[in-house]
Amino acid sequence: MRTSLFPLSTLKETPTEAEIISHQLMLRAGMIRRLASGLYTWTPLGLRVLRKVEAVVREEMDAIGALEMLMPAIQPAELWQESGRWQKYGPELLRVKDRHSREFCVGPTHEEVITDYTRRELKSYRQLPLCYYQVQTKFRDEIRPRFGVMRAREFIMKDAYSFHADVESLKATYQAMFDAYCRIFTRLGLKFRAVEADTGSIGGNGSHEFHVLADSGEDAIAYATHGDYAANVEMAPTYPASQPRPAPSAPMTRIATPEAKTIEEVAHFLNLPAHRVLKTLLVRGRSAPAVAVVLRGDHELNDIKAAKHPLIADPFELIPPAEALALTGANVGSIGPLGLNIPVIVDFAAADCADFVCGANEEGWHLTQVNWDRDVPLGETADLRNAIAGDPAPNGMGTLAIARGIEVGHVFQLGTTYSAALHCEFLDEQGKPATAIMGCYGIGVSRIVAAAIEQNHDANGIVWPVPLAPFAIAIVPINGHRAPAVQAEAERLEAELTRLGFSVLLDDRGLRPGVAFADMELIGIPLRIVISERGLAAGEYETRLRWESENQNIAASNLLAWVQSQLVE
RNA sequence: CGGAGUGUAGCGCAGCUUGGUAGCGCACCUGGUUUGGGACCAGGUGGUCGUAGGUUCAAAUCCUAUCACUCCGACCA
Repeated sequence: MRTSLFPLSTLKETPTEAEIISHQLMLRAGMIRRLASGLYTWTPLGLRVLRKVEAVVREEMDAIGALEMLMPAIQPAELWQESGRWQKYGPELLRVKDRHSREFCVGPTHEEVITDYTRRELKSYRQLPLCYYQVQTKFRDEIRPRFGVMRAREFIMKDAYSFHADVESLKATYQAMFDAYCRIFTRLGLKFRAVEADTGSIGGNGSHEFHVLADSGEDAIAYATHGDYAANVEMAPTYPASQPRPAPSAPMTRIATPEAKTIEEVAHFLNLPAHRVLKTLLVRGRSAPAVAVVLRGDHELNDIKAAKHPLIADPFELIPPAEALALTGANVGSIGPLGLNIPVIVDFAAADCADFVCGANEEGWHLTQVNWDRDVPLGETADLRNAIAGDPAPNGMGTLAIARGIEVGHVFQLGTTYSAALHCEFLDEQGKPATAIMGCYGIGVSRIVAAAIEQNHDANGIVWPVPLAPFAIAIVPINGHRAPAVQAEAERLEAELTRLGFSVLLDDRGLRPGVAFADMELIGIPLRIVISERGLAAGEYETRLRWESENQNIAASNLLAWVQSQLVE
């Protein structure tokens, strides 16, 4: 390919709309152009990268026996009403009407469609297991699209769905998918972690998210400093202290704390660290109207954990301030666990505190030097908070660290949530009707492109891992228009490398070398080969690998072998 | 949905306070000189100043409405 036939549209300046580096570089390199909020056109250059990702995904899906198909992007409302998600999904689901006023949605995912398809095809357990996948455009009307294709409204996803007669079969396919995902992200040259994930409102059990590690990631991941334990922060458990609680050292004291309402203000007012101040939150109880939850001041309540507690309402709901005042006689900010006439649940870490500060249930007053059992009975304790860096790791190896991640894949043992709702049934070995057990498995194809850039860039632009690069090799002739020999050699080399299976971009624009170099670096081509009169005379090529900072001169006789050794996996 | 902000040439911006010929850099076009790390000279193309009303002799500028986009937040006391 030549630049005269494959126009590059690089930008020297960074458009203001781009916040994160991958978005900036994708715009500057001319891979994408924005059409509207969360909607992007992929340019010829960008599409080449997208296709590279898709190719790897398809190979690995095919390798585990998943069957590619293609479902409609537009889906009838009836199916979503049948699964109950027409109500549940909310405004993220883009709903449209056709000319007959029939309702449809633009598919954000395809559980309903695949389950409907399968229930029509599936008769017997002998047909199982089944595993289908597609690579397709999805639409989710995000609250706030941002970061370019990282969180776009329209995006490309590989989604796969499996159907099973029993849980063992589901687990086997789940494991095969899990392994395939690891191969995909490894082949794409990404640093990633598979993390245990919350199964959320969909239900079911067994779920892992695959995260590419990057500071700009929108998700917090807790991982063990030793071993391979990793989990979404909301999922990482915390534990009771292994040591006994310290003994009280001073009598409880009531102290005025005017104007000090937040933990930060109280801690500052008393000149104490935040972890010595306990906060008491009122949440909706499952049977009681309210339940008090006590946490260390420096910890955050985890509402997923809270909603799973038998005393706390699911879904989780915080008590509004006015109601809290009525229940405790104090405004939020002065509430404490002493003397409450509602159930009290104390987080493990808060239960381990001695000589702590808490609200006095009287406006503008706090208690200091409070101790469990001596001053207030310690009743129910539980794991109710988000893990933080330094907490003991659940695998018993070292402590937890927190990193940011970009979710690029998700595997999920769905169970029968959809197959039951849509009556996807088959006859089992006994000839009895049984409901299919399902799994679903997604990969954010377009998001991977952005995630890869987050991990692979430098001051000059993108540094593609070889399997993702739009072109493997850039050939830059110097003064080709004045030196016919240089031009001829550039064209000869282009033909030869192309014949060997490399994707080659020959820069025939005749620009000054600095401009050509800068463009090829910005768009991240792994190998640049410079053709010059000087090099021809010396019988060698000047080469530069994108991830290195020095040129290497390679003898002409040795070039092809050297290129193979650098670019072939 | 709440708050803040921005809409002026393809991109980055100035002009608006104090109304009076719409500008700068990059990009693009023509000619010339250049040619190993984003060249230089000269001359050009390109804008209903987001949109619609209003005030005024006169509106990018003041007023009202509206649309789009961006950022922050969406209740952890």
